[in-house]
Amino acid sequence: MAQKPSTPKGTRDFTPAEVAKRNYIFDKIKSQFEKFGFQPIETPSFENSETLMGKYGEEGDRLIFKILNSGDFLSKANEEAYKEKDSLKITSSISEKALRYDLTVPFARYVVQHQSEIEFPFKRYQIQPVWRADRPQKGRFREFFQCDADVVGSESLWQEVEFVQLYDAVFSELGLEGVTIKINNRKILSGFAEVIGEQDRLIDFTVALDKLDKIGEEGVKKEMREKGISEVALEKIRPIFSLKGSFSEKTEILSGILNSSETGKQGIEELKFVHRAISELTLKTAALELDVTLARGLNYYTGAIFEVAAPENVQMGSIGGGGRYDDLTGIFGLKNVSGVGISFGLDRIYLVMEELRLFPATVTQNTKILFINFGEAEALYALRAIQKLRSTGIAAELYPDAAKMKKQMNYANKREIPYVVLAGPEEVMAQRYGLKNMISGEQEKVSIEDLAKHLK
RNA sequence: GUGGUUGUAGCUCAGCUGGUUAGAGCGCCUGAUUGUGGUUCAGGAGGUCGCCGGUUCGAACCCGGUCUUCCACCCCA
Repeated sequence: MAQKPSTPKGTRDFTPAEVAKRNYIFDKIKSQFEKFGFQPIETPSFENSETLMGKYGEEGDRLIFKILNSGDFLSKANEEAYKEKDSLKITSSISEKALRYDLTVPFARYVVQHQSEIEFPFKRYQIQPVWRADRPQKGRFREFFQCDADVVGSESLWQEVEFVQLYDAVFSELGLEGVTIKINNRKILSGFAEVIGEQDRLIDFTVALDKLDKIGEEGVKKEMREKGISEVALEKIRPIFSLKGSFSEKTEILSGILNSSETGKQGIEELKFVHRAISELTLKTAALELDVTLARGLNYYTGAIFEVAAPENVQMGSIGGGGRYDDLTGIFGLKNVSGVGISFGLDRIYLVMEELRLFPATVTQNTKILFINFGEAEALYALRAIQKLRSTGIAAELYPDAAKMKKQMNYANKREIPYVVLAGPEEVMAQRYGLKNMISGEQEKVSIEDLAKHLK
């Protein structure tokens, strides 16, 4: 063999067994989405660059895969940028399309574009791959699937409540117990910034705060100081670094810190509302936890922020996230449409389930019975039975070549096909099929009618 | 994007301070067994040592670049 071929960095092939497991997860998510009243849409894998660029911050722009224009793109390139070797500047003149980076922004585009056909509130789900030009590492790929459910056109907090239930429903269905649904509210974060008089540094502030569990209180404070946040300000919000206790106890403390901020108080009320409803309705296997350090995610969240953490004994980043964005469609010209949504990270859920061995043994669909090929006449005789078995819903197949018995048996064995039929001249004569159980090794001769019965 | 790490047979890996024809286990193929797999035994095939260049009498081994793997940062599902 010449140079061994390979997939591009950060992408993967999926074997039959992997596809079966992935479909298992997809099916569970999909069925819950539909039970909650969401309808599927799909959008193109690539969008016009201007739809995507600038929506995810500077960092996001860098991670968007750009598609080179067709034809003689260089002759139309920005001359000045080309001479200066300014990659950033030249991009817009040689690339007009880009691979989608997430499902939320294309969805916003979809809503604005189809606004006259949509009944609001619009509940849609979307399960498609997205691409990011990131450096791969564990649980991080350059091509991965997102499973999104969003509602647009309603400001009701009952949606937030339902999304918490939806997370709980999906993970319970998957047998993935003990996940933590972390919730926070952008208004609380804004409240913090307001109280310390650093509204302008909200992003810097939240990005630093988000790292609390990773770099600790001192690390966060250090980063905040470097960003220009004063010592007095840090002292004012000190309690949030060691926020402990129940949901109610936490909101109690927050009320104390945020009593001078209207926005902050509103955030607390919203959290309390969701928490009260969930306490009343109860969750199956997940836990709802208030986490004020939760700030990551796209800077368009305006209300609730969600993130789902894998069970504690697994080392994995978040396996889901979401939140409310009051003005997402605003960037495409449609004002006053509030949306809220959540996302499931299929690839990471897969890794977690694999690690915890949560896939049922039955996910892999396999051929139930293989007919040994003895030659032309016998093959035809076998296909008669195969036809019949298939019509009753049994996956059956004929080995395509009249190869040596050993080779054919070996094939059945390797593929873990549980039954083999040996029907040579003798069986054809007697109008019987030699049915062999590959696990027990037992063998018997049965009629075509009895074949199916034996496989049940 | 920054710093580090990895690459030898289909797979998992040995390969001494640079020194003849680069090894093992598993897998694969053939036969023992021309109508019976998973066990056993005998034999066999399979490698531009990631790629390009440099140093050297001589490179899998040293140096540079590049691609890939994994990790940390950034960011994120």
